[in-house]
Amino acid sequence: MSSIDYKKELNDEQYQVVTQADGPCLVLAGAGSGKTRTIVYRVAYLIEQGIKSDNILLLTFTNKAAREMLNRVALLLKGRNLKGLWGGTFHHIANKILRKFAPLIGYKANFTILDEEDSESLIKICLKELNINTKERRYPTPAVLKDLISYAKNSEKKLKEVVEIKHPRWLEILPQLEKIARNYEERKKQKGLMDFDDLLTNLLKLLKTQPPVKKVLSNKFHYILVDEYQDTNRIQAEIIKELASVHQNILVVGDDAQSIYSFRAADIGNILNFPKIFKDTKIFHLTTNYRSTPEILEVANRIIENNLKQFPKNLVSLQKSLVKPALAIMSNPETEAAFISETILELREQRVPLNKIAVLFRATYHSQPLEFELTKRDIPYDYRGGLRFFERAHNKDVLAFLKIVNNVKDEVSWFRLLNLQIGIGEVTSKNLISNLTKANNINSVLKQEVEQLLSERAKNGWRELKYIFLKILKAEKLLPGELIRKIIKSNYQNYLELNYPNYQERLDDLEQLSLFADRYQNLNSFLAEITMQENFSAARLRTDYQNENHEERVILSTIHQAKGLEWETVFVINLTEDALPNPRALKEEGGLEEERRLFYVAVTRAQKNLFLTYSLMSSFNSYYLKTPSPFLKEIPEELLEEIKTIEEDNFNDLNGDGISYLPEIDQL
DNA sequence: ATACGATTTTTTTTT
DNA sequence: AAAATCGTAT
Repeated sequence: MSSIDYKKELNDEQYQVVTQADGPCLVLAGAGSGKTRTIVYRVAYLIEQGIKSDNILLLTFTNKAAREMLNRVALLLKGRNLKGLWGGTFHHIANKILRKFAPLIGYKANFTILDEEDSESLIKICLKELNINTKERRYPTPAVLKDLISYAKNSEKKLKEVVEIKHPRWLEILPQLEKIARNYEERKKQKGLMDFDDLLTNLLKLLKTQPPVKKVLSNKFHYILVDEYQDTNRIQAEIIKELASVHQNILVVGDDAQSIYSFRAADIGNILNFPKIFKDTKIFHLTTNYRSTPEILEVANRIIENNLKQFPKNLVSLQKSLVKPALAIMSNPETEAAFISETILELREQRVPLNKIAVLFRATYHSQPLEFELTKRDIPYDYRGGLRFFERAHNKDVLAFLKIVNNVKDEVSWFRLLNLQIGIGEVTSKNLISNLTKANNINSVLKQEVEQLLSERAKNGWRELKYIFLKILKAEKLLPGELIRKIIKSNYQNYLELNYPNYQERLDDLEQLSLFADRYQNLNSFLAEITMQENFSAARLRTDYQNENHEERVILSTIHQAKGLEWETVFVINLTEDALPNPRALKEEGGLEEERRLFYVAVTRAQKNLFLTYSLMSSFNSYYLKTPSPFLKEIPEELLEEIKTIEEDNFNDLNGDGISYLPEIDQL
């Protein structure tokens, strides 16, 4: 008995995909064309057709997207059991498979996943190990090194090529860079560490070198669906190809106009060449836009038509006409923030729920002035950009303890914790680590007599650290939540108190972290999850937690994170030449077009109201006027409603702080 | 030689 | 806010 009326609930284009997409299929779906809806209905359809849920694999770009889709499928199927349906990011799926089969490619199943910061820190250790003097002359930072190595891996290019493209100035030290890359690879293998890229490459390796594993998995997945295909890289495409090799039911959905991850080696060629790789590919188009008003869509269309490298497309809106998008030019970031806050309050008066309003920006730090303003006015907001600039260290410290308990060889975590101690610096840490990571578990490390290797001043630090470990290991079972609480109670607390003025807040954070950890019975899986949780931060957990009363909040988000989402009202802020396009991105090949796609993504998030804003002065240097983003000039004037507030500024001096639009005398 | 600590610089986007 | 830098202390 089919409970869903597919014909009625979908348009023709969508209906075709949902009911006809057997075999290799490519769906080119414009912004707001019901891409997610189509995938969700397709999954439901398959299950109604009798496909078992554990024969379906749904790959998404973020964990959030996966959760949302699975929820919607469950809702459609009225709670039919979806257990066994694999839905998640590539990294997630890779982790899941590798936990089982890692031993076949020379890893233990308890391998530790390195996040970005951990990877950089391991590269720092490599630099020390290879005795490279990074101070003699300007040397690429660990972040740059990490970037180069990572890009090479994801694009399957030689390091040399990548250096040529991205940072030709470092070509003269290429042999050294290659040495660092090799050392980095070796260390990871030795110490049971995988960075995000390794999750992908090792999964591919597993599939290519272990035929029995490939057989099991490719037999298992009768149907594979991939969302956001335009943002996959070559490794991911190959993984899909392997997994689909038996049943060949592979459905990929994407939009080349929304490809915004080339910095991570996303390869638009995956979409373009899909029909060549899979014989007899069926191609579908979703061209009806359900999301935005014609006024907004017109602006979006005019923006994207400036890109030369694209499938020409013109989305047609089904919404009724409303108002023109607004362009608001403010004098400085504070007034820009004030304007946005005012407008948000007005919208609230008009009964627009706060969670239907979003503010989008290019880079995380662009939101700061607005955050001040929102806080001042008690407008609740939810930050989707990841709180990467603060409140991170203490979480990572605590997790480092757990990671070592889980994998003693995790030298990155050792490095972190040892350096925390007074009297122990980089050199002592590095020397000590080569001893510590020889052991097989934490208990034998603590029995080791390492003290005599240490200088007087280093001894104390080591004892402190040892004491914490001894204390937390008294736990009967190594439950993550329990361990965290033990660490909080140990002298780590004193360390926090000594080093951070806001230590109470940080303690609260850790409290939340421990509560979150209580959902996991297994240390290993907790650590893997938390590392791959996009934008993990305790502050984020806290807002989720506080938000159990479902208070409505304005959404603040980077444009990247906003991908796939939509809101009634959208503000795209800080639209100046030095912010969007991002000057650094412009240096990359095809950078300008990618930045333009980013703007396109931002604009197409809006359903009814779109505000484009920027300010003429920066807050700290009022001498120069900023130039508006070149993308704004690409929009014909008559399509926008201009709100100018420079001379007779309604928002002038709103807070009584005496904000002046004139340069300070002493700066002239 | 190593560690510390005050000062300066930087902040693209994410799993 | 955190990382990098540089002079000073151990």
